[in-house]
Amino acid sequence: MTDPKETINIENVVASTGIGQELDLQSVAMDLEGADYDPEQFPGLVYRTQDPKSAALIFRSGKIVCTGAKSTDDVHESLRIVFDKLRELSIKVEDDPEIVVQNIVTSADLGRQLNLNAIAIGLGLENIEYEPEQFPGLVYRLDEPEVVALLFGSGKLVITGGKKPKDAEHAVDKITSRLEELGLLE
Amino acid sequence: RLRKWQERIRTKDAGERNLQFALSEIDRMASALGVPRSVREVASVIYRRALKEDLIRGRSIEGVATSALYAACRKEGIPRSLEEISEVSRVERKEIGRTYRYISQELGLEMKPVDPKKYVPRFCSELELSEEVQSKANEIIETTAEEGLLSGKSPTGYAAAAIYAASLLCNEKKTQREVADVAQVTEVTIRNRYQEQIEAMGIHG
DNA sequence: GCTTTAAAAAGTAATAT
DNA sequence: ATATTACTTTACAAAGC
Repeated sequence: MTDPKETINIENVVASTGIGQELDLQSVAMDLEGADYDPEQFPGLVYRTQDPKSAALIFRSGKIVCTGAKSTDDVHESLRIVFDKLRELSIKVEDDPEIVVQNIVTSADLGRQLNLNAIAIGLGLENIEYEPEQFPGLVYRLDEPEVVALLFGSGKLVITGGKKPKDAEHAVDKITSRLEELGLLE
Repeated sequence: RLRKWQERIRTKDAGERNLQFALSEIDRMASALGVPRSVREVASVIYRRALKEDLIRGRSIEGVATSALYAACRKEGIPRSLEEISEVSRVERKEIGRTYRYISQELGLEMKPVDPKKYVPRFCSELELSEEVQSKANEIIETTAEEGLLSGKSPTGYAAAAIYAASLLCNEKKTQREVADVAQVTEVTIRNRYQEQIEAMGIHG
């Protein structure tokens, strides 16, 4: 039997950083090709990188949010590109801005079908949220690591809210052992 | 001091008026849905608890009242879908759903997922289907759910498919459209669930 | 609370062919 | 009748309404 941990795949990484400089987004929007800026709709300017694929939200304060990357390395690579693009516009950017990972979205596969109804009762109705009329996944919040897991009937799951890749592994371990001791991993 | 006293009276009156409004709304919606008085009472209790726990702050009175009624119907074993509930409420489906999840969680209602079988009597009655069809539909739901086919599926679509299948098996055929209209799901959903159920039952459709 | 961005899971729905 | 597109849920940051 394949260890579910081996099936873990990072789907999205959200991180924040800042260039330590205020920006005139109106002029950045003019000079940066591909930039989407509509302050009426949203205060941030959207800039997309192709390789690695990601979207950066650039704010007037100089703070930046990067999302869509498939790894923490990709986040750094994407932001390096964004920083260089801004420097090309003769905007001063700190040498090595601190990048903080805020959220990592992961998918995995437990390898067997899940009876969500039985799991809802087994884990305790007060600990889960399962409303198939609204969403097919069972929402399970863990305390340690502090993440949220979405369990599906197929045995696949999504783990989000983690700050490091290891969080997903620990979460999968806990979920697997918990379901096993409940005898719900058929 | 007199001002403070008057303010308290005013606040108390406003609170009373809001409660009266909420309870009358529950009553109005319950009547429109045709649910028994016991359900309205359960809904009222849930609403009062939500009020006591200060869960209404940041939400509309109507939204909490509607969610309380939705929860009460489920608790009493005669569920109405969010679609049906939203038709008698001025709150949209999505808001009712998220408010329901919130009060359910905060009040610790420990709501079990809706059993599709709970929809069978009402849907079959609206379709004028016999007792035999109802039993067959229940059997299909029971059997296929035990095999894990129910996980993640909406109770109304699941019940609709079983009723459609049962109507065929009992020679009281209703079209997918007729069943879909009563259950308020699409024909595509009925087709998808029907295929899975038939296969799991080992019936040849 | 909302707005925007990204991505997965699986079900449902609206629309197109 | 099927295929495509889009929306539901989770988490998170940013600035402003």
